Amino acid sequence: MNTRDMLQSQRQFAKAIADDTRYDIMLHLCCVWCSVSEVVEKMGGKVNQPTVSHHLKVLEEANLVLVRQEGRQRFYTLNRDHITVCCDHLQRVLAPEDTDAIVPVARIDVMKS
Amino acid sequence: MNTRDMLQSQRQFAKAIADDTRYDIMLHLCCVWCSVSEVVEKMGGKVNQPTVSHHLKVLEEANLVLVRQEGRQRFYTLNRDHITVCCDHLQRVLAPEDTDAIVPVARIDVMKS
DNA sequence: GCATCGCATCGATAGCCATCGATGAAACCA
DNA sequence: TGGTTTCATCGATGGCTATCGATGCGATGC
Repeated sequence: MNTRDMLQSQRQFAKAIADDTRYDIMLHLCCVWCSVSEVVEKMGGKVNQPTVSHHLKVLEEANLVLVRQEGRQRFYTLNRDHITVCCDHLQRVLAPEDTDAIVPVARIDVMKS
Repeated sequence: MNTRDMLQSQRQFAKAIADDTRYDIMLHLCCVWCSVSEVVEKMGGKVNQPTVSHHLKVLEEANLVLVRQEGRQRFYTLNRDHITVCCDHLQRVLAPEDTDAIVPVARIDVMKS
């Protein structure tokens, strides 16, 4: 994955987890496959089906969930690998351990001049 | 840090990095101390000073920056430690490596029944 | 063929928040 | 003391988006 795609993934990941409802949905999809109606049920009446579908679409576009169609049902689960990649990147960019080896993004243009 | 505080930190962290402008500001504050006017300058005319002040306040409330007052100036830098904690927690909750040892939040109520 | 189920999509709405000009406040200087 | 710098705060505004009822559509059952 190149830098441009990584930045795009990063932004989508950040926006995805920023919404409380969507974050809850993600927790419910961790390590388990759920149909849409199951997710709605797990949300305990907090939101309706169209809202859940909307958030699942956002998560799918961000590559944060895996989807499996089965008859009339669609099963979703968290895409753990991609989440790991995003978390790692976030930590590398915002909290680099070795400040000598890693050049902060903010300093690149300083170095150019 | 207890679970409740961790969740609170998590939400604030997510919302903080979700905004593009705020994310840019964070990049500029990585591994370096900057005054407010310096940050405004680094943003290259994209936003004005009140906006930068607003975002710095949000970041401060989320404990994502450290602040140092010096005369009329306020210097900010990223709070690397807290960012690391948030990233780690995010990864533990959404992408646990050992699914046997860690119980997904979504499964707790299933186990109760 | 018809009813039902599971889910996506549409259109409308309300609430949140990023942004900015104006202003205030504190520190510093002449 | 008056002016300047630095930054926070206020009030207003526009734009984005979460939410929901209604509807569409394919799959399934009778």
